[in-house]
Amino acid sequence: MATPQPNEFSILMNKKPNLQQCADPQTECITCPIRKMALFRGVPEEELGWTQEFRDAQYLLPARESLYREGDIAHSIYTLFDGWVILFKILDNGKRQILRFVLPGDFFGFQVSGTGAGAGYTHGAQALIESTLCAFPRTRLRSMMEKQPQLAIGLAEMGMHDMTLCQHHLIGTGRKNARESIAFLLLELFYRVRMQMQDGFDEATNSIIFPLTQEDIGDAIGLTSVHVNRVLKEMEREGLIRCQRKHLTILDEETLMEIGQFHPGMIAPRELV
Amino acid sequence: MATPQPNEFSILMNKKPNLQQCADPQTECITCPIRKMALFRGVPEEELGWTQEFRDAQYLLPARESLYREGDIAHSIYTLFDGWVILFKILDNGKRQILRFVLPGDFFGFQVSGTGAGAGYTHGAQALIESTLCAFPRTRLRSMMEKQPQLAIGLAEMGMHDMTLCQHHLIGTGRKNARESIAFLLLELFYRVRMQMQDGFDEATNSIIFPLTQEDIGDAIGLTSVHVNRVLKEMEREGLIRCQRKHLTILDEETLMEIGQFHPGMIAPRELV
DNA sequence: CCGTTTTATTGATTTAAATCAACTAAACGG
DNA sequence: CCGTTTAGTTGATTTAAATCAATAAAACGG
Repeated sequence: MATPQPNEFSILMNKKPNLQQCADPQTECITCPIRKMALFRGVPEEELGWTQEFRDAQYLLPARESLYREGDIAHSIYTLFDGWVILFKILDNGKRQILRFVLPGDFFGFQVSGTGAGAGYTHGAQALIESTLCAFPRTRLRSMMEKQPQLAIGLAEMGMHDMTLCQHHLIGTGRKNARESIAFLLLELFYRVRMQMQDGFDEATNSIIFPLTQEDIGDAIGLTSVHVNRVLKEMEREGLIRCQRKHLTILDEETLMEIGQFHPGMIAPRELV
Repeated sequence: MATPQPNEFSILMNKKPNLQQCADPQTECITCPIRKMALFRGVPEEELGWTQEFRDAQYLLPARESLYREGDIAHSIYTLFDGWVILFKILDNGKRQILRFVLPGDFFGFQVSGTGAGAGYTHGAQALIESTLCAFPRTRLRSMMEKQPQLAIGLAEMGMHDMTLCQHHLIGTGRKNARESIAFLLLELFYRVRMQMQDGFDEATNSIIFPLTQEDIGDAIGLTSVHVNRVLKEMEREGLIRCQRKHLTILDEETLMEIGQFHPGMIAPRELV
């Protein structure tokens, strides 16, 4: 239940802490390698110059750094270009619920409360490892969608995919035990990293880069880090996984899938029709 | 953890059981009283004749009847015109997780697995009370959105709203105790019924029609009906609520909101920008 | 109206996971 | 490299909610 340390300065100034604008953005939208799975999937090649014009800036966010906090004025929406970001909410009792794991190509930051330019984010966003983000001005989203219906369709499709993941997390916390829930989460992240992070997956060892702490796992599925530890150790003893040094290896995929009631198809992104 | 009884006939025939097509639809889309909050909110008046042409049929679904089951081929997407529908998933262990409470004006049935015309629903849908539905052919959704970008924007906005509710349920099951979680759910449904169901709210008694069983409540937030009963009884003894005979009365709204950490603004539907 | 089924209620007991409490191992920052 | 912080590990104990069990009260369907 780690409470991210509030950065007093950044709150006072309503500025992003330690957020470096890339002087020389790593990619033009038109050649962006993650575009296929991102928001602009459906936007035709010849329109992408315009997309890039819409893009605000590309930022580099250091590991463990907060991108925004709940309540911050929502100037931007983001696509994660590279890295690993969590979206979360802190409750009155200090407990934290992780709402989403954002991987490269995912789109986030559009859930706000209030209306117009002063609307605030309903959740916080924080990098687990150093991350590169593409920011777009929130206020121009609507006009952009009106010009480019494919963008609105893409947004609806991504929303549907996020919804599917959220529902599976709900099923996990609501109706699965710790073992089942953890098995599902590990497999979900394993498959998503494999699909979305070019350098995150090592085929030789069947392992992924896995920057979550046991506390992060617990905050995602409603358990304490102590209990997460016990279950992970048990799974390691049984030869199902290995989870240490920020790497996750799946040793017995079949058994783990059975425990977690997981099938890759259930989390695959899909078209609306 | 009630398992809805499979209707053998309907499964074999892949037919909707007891679903009556209204010979004389109750409304033209152009005069539909719930249109303001539904999918076609943004569609200009002069385009609505065309919307209605897209509409497949209007159906009447009796209380407790299933509209579709997980895996059924997804021919239609729906707007609920009147009534109360739940979307749920049954796990391998027989437990049920309710994913969404659908109220008048809400749009559902677009979450499918697989692609193309053979795609199947990822969840089941069942009426809690007699419900009237507007059905639209799923396969024509994309072309319709391409012609009418407002529709895609509306869909993205509704998706965002559903996502907000789902995340709050996730927070409830993950990081709140039974009392907090139940308080939130009761208030959420109370406010939504008040906003979305013209005849569902009685101002004189501050009560709503509330067709959920205690098992439904439990299946929505990950508790057993026995424990839900104990918490509800305790809340009644404390004079916070009255929940009987399919009606819910909020007696001490302020205290209940504090317990549930609920504010009406957090579940209000909102525009994307 | 009456038998049947579903839903609600309450008590006794068990259990999965939380909490409390050390302690060890890794990662981090000069 | 070394002190400091953060993350992981393990055991003992408690607790919120599940399970088991038995009625009571409503709702339903002729």
